[in-house]
Amino acid sequence: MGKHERGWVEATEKLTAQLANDAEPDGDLEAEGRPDLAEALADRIRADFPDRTAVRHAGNSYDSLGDLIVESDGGSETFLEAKFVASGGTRANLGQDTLTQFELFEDATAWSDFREEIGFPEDRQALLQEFDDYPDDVRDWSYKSAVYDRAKHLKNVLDVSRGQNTGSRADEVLADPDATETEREAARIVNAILELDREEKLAYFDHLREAEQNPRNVETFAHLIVCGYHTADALREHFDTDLDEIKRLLENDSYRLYEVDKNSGTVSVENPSELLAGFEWADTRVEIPEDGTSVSVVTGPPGNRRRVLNIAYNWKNKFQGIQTPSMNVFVPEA
DNA sequence: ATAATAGAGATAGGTGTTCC
DNA sequence: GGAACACCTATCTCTATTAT
Repeated sequence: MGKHERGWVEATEKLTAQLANDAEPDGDLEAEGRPDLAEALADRIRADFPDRTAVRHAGNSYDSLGDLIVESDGGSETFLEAKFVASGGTRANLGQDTLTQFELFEDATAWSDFREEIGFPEDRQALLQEFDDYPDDVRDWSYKSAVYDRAKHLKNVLDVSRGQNTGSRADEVLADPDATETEREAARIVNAILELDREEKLAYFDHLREAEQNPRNVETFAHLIVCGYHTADALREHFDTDLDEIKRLLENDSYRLYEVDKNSGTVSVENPSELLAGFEWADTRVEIPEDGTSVSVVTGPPGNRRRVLNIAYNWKNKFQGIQTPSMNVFVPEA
């Protein structure tokens, strides 16, 4: 979540606490936040915690897990992570080098560095240069965007429609007897880059497979993702110190994920400990397939191995191998 | 059909560069 | 030396494709 979003989110969280406490809402917070969402969330918290004695804002997220803390009779506390979402799905989109940055692998090369080392950019450029009919305004090779401009043009030649898989479209063109030679050339180059990218990913996975893993970091990463920390910033805030605390909260059943739909105000609740029910946290590691472009975090002894996360290596924008390398993280449904 | 996953588009905000 | 601009990355969001 960008910085300019954090303001209204935090204001809405604080407002939620005030409303749930039946306190007079602060006017500044009402102006800065989304009172409608705060109202919806506060209503749900009141209903879910009839025995509450107070709800407080967790304050500085460096100090505490969760955004809101519900206090109940006897001093017990439930930590709520509140997320304001525009559409469903507990999915994280992370930077391309996240797994090495957070040292799930030790002494492994980052994906971005690995591509440089094996000469991926040069191979890709050579393929793009096989097409010699680019418009005059494509930028020269001193710019990274030189690649984007040319890839974009190839997609234009192929007439790829919005959202359409570029590789499928290239195959259509090659199968079309009426396609021009220019179109065929564009399709061949696109397919060659897609293949190059796949090879590059498989080679990187070979590299990762050789690397030592840090089981505690793998476990921390998995827990943070499942508990709703989905941005690099959020992961960083909690990575070093909070695994034991998270596990304790999950064991005590005192952690919840509240999702508020920004459009409808609908609130849904997830209990991460249910999602992880029956998991034995032993031999936690990243499993890397021989073919395929995503890895999994698995845990548990043989006979009770469970998949905690799926992590796909992919590129957004244009097509695979061109722009915005990234990692999509999925929490498989329990 | 529906769920899961892969692929794609948009954009905020940071950083570097240019120009006055 | 700072405004204006160009560029880039990370991430939010959405859609198409594939698996069940």
